[in-house]
Amino acid sequence: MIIEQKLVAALRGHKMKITPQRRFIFQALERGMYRHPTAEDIFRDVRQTLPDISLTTVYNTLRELVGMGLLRQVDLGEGMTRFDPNTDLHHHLLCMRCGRLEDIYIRFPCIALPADQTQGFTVTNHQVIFEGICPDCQIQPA
Amino acid sequence: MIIEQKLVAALRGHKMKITPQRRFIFQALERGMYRHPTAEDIFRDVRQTLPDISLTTVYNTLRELVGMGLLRQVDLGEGMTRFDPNTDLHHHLLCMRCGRLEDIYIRFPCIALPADQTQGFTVTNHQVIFEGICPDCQIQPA
DNA sequence: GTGAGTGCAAAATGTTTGCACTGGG
DNA sequence: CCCAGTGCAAACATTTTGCACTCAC
Repeated sequence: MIIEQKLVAALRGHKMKITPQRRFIFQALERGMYRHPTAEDIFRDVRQTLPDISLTTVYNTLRELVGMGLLRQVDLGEGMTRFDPNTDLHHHLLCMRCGRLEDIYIRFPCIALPADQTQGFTVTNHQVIFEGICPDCQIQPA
Repeated sequence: MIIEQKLVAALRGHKMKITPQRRFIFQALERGMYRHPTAEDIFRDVRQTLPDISLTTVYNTLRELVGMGLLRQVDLGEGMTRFDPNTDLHHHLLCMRCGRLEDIYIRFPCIALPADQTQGFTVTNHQVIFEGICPDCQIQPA
C-alpha cells in the first residue's frame, strides 16, 4: 500500500480529488510495480474491479502523475509509453527481441556532463538504457 | 557525400537495388545529419526534388537501414521516432520543453554492467539520455 | 524478364480532445 | 452546490499493410 498512500497524499497536497478511479489506478500501479506497465496494462487491470473506467481517465491520471514527478515515463521505441512507479534513480535493461524490461540498481558515478559540454542546457536528469537479448530469447530460435 | 556513398555501398553488399528514391533519402540523411530527423522530416526534404515519393518508401528505407545497423533509432517519448545517421558511440542531450536534441561526445568508461547484474541478458549496447532545458527555453517564460 | 521496390489508399495503433454528465470536496 | 474529473465518441498522429504497377538489375 506504500505507493497508493504516497499518491493519495500527493493528490491531497495538490488539492486534487481522490476518486475511486484514481485509487484503483494507484493500486494497479502498485501491483504492476516491477512490470513497467503501459496505459493499456493499467486499464485492463483496473477494469477487472471497475468495469466502466475509461481509457481516457487512465491516460489523464498517468499524465498527471508524471507531471507531478511521481511516475517515470520510459520510452523504448516500442510504439507505446511505459510507466515506472519506481522513481528512485535506477537504469533499465531492455530485451530487443521481446521487450522485456528489467531494472538495474547500479550507480554510475562517472555519468556527469562537464560544464563545457552542456551546450548551455540545464541538465536535470539522465537515464541509461542497456540493450540486449534476454535469457528466454537467447534459447529460442531467432 | 560520405554517408550516401557508405549507404550505397551497403545496399550493393546486401544485393539491394539502388533506386533514385533511396539515393535521395541518403542525401537527405546526409544533409540532416546533426538534426536527428523523423521519417516525416526526411519525407519533406526528399519531396522537394522527388515530389512523387511516398512516405511508405521513406519508412521502408529507414527501417532497412536500421536493420542493417547503418542508422540509429532514437526514441524520446515524443510520439515519433527520430533517426540518427551518426552510428558512432555517442550520447544525447534532450530539451524537455522543446524537444531539441544534441549529441554528446564523451566516453563514460564506467558504464558497464557487471556480469552478476545482467540477469542473464546478453548486453550488446547502451545509451545515455541527459534530460534538461536548453538555453532558448531557459530564457522564455515557462 | 523478373522480383524487389514503389505509391496509393486503407488499416492499425497509441494517444488526445470536445463535450455533456456526475460526484467528491 | 460547483467545478474537477469522468466516459464516450470522434479526432489525431504515426506507422504498417495490401496490392497492383514499375523499373533496376
